[in-house]
Amino acid sequence: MIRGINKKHKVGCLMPSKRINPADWLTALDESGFRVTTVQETLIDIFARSEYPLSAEQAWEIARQSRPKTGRATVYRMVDKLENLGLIRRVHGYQGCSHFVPTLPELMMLFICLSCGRADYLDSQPLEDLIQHSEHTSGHHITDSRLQLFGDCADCQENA
Amino acid sequence: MIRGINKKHKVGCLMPSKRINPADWLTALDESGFRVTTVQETLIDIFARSEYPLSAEQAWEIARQSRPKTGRATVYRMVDKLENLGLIRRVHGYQGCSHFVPTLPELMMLFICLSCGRADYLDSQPLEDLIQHSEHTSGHHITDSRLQLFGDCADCQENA
DNA sequence: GCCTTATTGAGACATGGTATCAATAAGGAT
DNA sequence: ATCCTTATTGATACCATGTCTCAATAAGGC
Repeated sequence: MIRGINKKHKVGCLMPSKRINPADWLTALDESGFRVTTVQETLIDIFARSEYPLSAEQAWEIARQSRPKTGRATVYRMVDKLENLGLIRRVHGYQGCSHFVPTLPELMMLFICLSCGRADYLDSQPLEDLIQHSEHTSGHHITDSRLQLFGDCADCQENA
Repeated sequence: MIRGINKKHKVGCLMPSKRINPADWLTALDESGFRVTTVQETLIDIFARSEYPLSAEQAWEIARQSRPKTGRATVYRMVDKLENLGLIRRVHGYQGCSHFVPTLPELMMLFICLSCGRADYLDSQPLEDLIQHSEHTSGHHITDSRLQLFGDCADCQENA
């Protein structure tokens, strides 16, 4: 379960919802040859608006509030599709590995606050440097990476 | 530096089994107040010797070869215990998130070869630097991290 | 060797995710 | 706008992975 999901916070200042446009996601689906349906709109909206990483199960629960007939399998299929299209990405961590956050256009490092549960996106230049360095010293060819940082976000430190 | 990459060998040069001593693991269990049992010895041996990340299910399968009556739940419990004691760590990645590798005493970065599946341990200084840098620029307090690198290992590149 | 109790094994159970298939609804063609 | 084709959906059965229960076993202190 997501920690802090029921806590009341001043503002969601970590999740970059402003930077995500659901309409762009629909365009992406359309351009990939998929039909644009109402379930998709519903789910895209849910993921794009959420302040917290969401699991498929949680997304289903939320979806049924506005669209009661939504099927469970459909949500799982949709989450899969969104992940494959790179629109959302899996959070590997303390809450298990089945929660997702929207992807930002640029490659970014994920930070998860262990106190309020929210995600933040950090500039990934340091990661790119690290990769290049490790490639050099190890001799391995690095084609992909997965980094997550955990701790107390600036807000939570302040309110502690 | 570990690596232990010996370019003359085609197999088994990545996992640092030499550096892991099953006896130490038993000592760790003992010192944590747990009883030392034969299942534990069996499983510790399996994890310490494996060249590849193993899931609980895989470890169970292997365990039954030498100890047919081994119970499934026992293996899951044991894997849990080993993870909690920090003796093995979870690999988050392409094979799902339920495989484990032995932990090395020092904090190290994991590299997984997408071609042969083996794990390698890289020096983690770059990661520590990255964390410090990100802490500074983000204002978050970072208490834990999770990094994994994927690609083609030196061996596989050579043999391609 | 005895006694206490942590650990085990077997199997029932829970959870998270997938496969099947008839019904529905996108969206191009008319 | 209406029809037609077929991707998508919803319901449900299913599977895989992991957990719980509880009687039987075996560590290890005495």
